[in-house]
Amino acid sequence: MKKILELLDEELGQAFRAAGYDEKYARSALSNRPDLCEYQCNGAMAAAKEYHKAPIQIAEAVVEQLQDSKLIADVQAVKPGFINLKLSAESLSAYLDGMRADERLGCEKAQQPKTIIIDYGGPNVAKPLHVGHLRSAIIGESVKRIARFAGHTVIGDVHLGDWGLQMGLIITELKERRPELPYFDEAYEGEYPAEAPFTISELEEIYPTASARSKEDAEYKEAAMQATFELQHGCRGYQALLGHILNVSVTDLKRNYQNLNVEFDLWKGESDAQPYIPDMVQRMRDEGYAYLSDGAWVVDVKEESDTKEVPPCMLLKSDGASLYTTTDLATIVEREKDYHPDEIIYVVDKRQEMHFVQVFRCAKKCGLVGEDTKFTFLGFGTMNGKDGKPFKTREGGVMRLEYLIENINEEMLKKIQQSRPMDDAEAEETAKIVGLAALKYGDLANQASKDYIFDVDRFTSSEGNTGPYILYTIVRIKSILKKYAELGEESDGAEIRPATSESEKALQLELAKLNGVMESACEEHAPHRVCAYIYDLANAFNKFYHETKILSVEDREVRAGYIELLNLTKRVLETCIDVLGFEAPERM
RNA sequence: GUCGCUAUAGCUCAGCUGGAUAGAGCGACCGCCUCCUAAGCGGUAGGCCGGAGGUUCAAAUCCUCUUAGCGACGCCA
Repeated sequence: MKKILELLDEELGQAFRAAGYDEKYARSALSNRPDLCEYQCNGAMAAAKEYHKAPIQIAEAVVEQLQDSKLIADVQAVKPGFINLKLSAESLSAYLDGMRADERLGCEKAQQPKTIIIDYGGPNVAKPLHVGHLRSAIIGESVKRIARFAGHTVIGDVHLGDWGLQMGLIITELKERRPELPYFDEAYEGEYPAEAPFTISELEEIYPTASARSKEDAEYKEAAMQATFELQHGCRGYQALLGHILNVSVTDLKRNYQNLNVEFDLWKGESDAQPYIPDMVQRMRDEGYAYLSDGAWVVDVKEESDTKEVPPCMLLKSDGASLYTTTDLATIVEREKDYHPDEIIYVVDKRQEMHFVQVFRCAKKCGLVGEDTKFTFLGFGTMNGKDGKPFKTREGGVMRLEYLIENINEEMLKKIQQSRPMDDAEAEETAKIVGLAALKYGDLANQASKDYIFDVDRFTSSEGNTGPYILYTIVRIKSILKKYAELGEESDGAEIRPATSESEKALQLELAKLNGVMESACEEHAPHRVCAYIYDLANAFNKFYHETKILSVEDREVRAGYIELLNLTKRVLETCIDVLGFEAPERM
């Protein structure tokens, strides 16, 4: 369906032409003075210069042409040269009926569907998820769902950190503890056990122990680096161990991400890109892109227009080892081969921007992808505590994600128990659903690129721009719809009626904005736009609810029309929270 | 040092391609449940949009300078 703004632009365009002015000035926008009008056009003021006329004259001439419009009920030329517009109640309700009949609620699919890979999550194997992983998961998941809703083919890749020294550390520590295992026997030629020689909790203990020890014990660190080298150069036993570490760790990660309602299509890691490195580097050398600098192989990625120093992109360290630039480049090679994506979006900490600038330029320069492949760096800011400094536990450490979620769920449970009688099982289930919404909404409502302050009390509150407030609104609607069903009436054939009150009109206007909001949220990769929208929508609904007797209105037809309005509101809200990555309970 | 990001009400944040009196929420104060979920709704108070110039009919928004905070700047990821 066309957006309301597009319909208005068409009418305005005709009017501008009919009045003798260029239709390029006929651009409408949402009103920023809702007390005066619903939509506005400022084109008359811009046109004044070209036509050497007072803006108000132009505005009045255009307004004259719009008198017979079916779409516009009220149009006025005001002061300097504003054209103030109000939609007719009939065309608005008809528009909503159009939305209702469409399973996509009036949101058109992208004309040119793209294949997009989203790289997000980025957990390290063998390390539990902590709060630092939260934003990437939440934002990435929502960006993925928004793009998918728009009709693109979107592939989410968790991109595990499963390569490098951390692996060597684990292997070394394990070797100290269990030297008898076959993985450490170079002469061993048989099959390695299918079962991992450790559990996830052991693994989570082994890594920090090894890491701490390597900082004090130089010999130990040397051994770990040696193990890393051997792993990367084909040691069978170590590679079998890596397989075990991955299995155990990924199982646990999947459970954690599932609790966050985050799903990846691909569970690829840095190690998967390794096979592509030698050829890639060789080609860059052969084709003259890479050269030796201080013993390391690098590719220049400076550009004329740079206002600052962009260091060369390093492919291989002077000791010949690869580093994260190498892995990211090789991953691009792999993705290009497997999916030939139109776009790759990286949802990572914004501090990594320089690194990705280098990677993107290098990939383009060396022809790893075509000219038209788009790389998008979606950097997010830091999650801070109430003191404005990076979020820490009370003891000053990094908080595990599981504990953070537990905190929120406990807080939610308290609120549920003091507000409504509910048996324990349902209360806990509800607390989980609402808690997740509180957490995600609290994050997504902010612009991703900015730092934000994490505040459990505020996020779990149902007052203001919060997840629980949105869910409460949905639950309220569900409750009314349930009561209506109990009356035994049918609203199936009913249409949404032209609004008869201000709050009803306001609600209808909000509903009609959905397609525009979804489109800009997708283009800008901006979940916070969806949040801002549903907050406005929830406000509009709650106001309408308070001023309107829905079930007890006398006229049965009117009642049925209201019910259909509620059904639509519910669908719009549910569609939006679905792309944000959470859901609503039945009761709360 | 160079470059980048941020700066809007006491606090947390919006403000789409410049547009009419800069918006929400929290907190403060005052109201509203014999009626569909009061986890709600309404109202009052609170701002030199960090500062100074400029462009424009019109600037929180664009340009220049400046202050403060944060961040990035080749062998970590």
